[in-house]
Amino acid sequence: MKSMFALVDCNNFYVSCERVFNPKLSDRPVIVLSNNDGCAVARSEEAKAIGIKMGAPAFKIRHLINAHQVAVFSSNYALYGDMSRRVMQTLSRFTDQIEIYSIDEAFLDLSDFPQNTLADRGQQIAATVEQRTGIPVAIGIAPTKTLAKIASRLAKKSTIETRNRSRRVLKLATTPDIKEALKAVSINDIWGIGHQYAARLNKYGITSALALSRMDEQWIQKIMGINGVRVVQELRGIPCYLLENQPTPRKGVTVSQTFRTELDCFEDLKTAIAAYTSRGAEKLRAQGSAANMMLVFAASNRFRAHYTFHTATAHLPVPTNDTPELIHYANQCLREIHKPGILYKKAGIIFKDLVCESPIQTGLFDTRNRKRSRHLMQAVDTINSEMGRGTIKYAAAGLLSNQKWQPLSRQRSPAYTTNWNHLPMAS
DNA sequence: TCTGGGGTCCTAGGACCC
DNA sequence: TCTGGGGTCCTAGGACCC
Repeated sequence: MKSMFALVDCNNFYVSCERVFNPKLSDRPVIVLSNNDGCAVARSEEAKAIGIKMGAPAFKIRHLINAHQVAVFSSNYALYGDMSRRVMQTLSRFTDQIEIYSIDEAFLDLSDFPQNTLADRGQQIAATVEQRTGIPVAIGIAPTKTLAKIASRLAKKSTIETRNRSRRVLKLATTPDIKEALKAVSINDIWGIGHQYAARLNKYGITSALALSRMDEQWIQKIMGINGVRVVQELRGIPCYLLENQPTPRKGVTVSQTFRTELDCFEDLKTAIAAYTSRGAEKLRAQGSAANMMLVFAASNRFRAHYTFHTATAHLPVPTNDTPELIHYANQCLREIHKPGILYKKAGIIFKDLVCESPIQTGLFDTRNRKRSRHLMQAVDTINSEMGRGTIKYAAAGLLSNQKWQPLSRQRSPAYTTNWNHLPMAS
């Protein structure tokens, strides 16, 4: 049986989410900014056309925004997460062989569907998603995940160029079709090849996906390691990556943030770290994990001279997801790395070496009442999930909102789908 | 003390992804 | 003035052991 994967990719996902609830935005250039209103992380086609690049800092494109009346949004993850769930649910109606790859992409394994029906099936999937969620998608269908990625990219491109929505599905199954596609795709646009490898390969005169697919595997192994060999094989139609439809537990949990302003006060930094630790501990409990190790880092502004970045780690005596205990170790780490006089711009925490939270393993000299603290954490989590995040928090994490370290979010759209108070009004 | 191969485990850094 | 956040995997090198 020949393998066949589909990649379903939402178009300009965050922008499309904003447009679903605000039809006036259609045909207008729209962008969504990263945290802290820093960079453009999603752009409508109109915004791309006027030259706004992915990741462009907001302050550098201010002139474009003003000149073209670009609609600008802060990111609204409550909305995007919820819309993503709806898209994925819709896809699951077609097959249970689905891998949710990211917030806006999913792979489907279509190997069991009859070959000659795949293109039609793709059209049906795209139409259904758009009808039920309002989100437009492009779909690539091919024998490997890497080729399916390429197919979806080409489908998107040709939909835009021809303004023909039936082009949103592209199937690459025959050798000539695949060869034709690889000729048209630059090496920079291949899944697994970033700008470092692209530059290295360019030096050897390899610029197209077709050229890469013809390279000697041993040579590629030397240049790019085992992952490079896999890319080449996938381009040749030999699957190296299978569908992963069992969600694998996270191996680490990170919470980090760039501050609104630079911090020189230890107490501010300590409050921020406590807030991140608390958020991270919530994430651990939500996935049923406990950490063996935590890492705290703090850094100055990386765009200024004398950049500093320091980390400290704590090996926890017993795996834990208990907020006050973790805050205690976070403080210890922070004291190790904090240097007076440095203007801090970013900090964060990482939990590593995660294990399943139960049963609780107790150390010989462990004096904490872990049963009691687990009940307390459960109560806090329940209240926060019913009443809204942050209803109960640790005083160490700061009770005031709008502190110096909290991020900016000037133009967030309402949480249309997850908060009754933000329901759109018909008028 | 020197000789040598081979194995494991850990960590840091580099590359990639969205 | 203003430049995101959260992941994964691989590899090289060091420490240690037999």
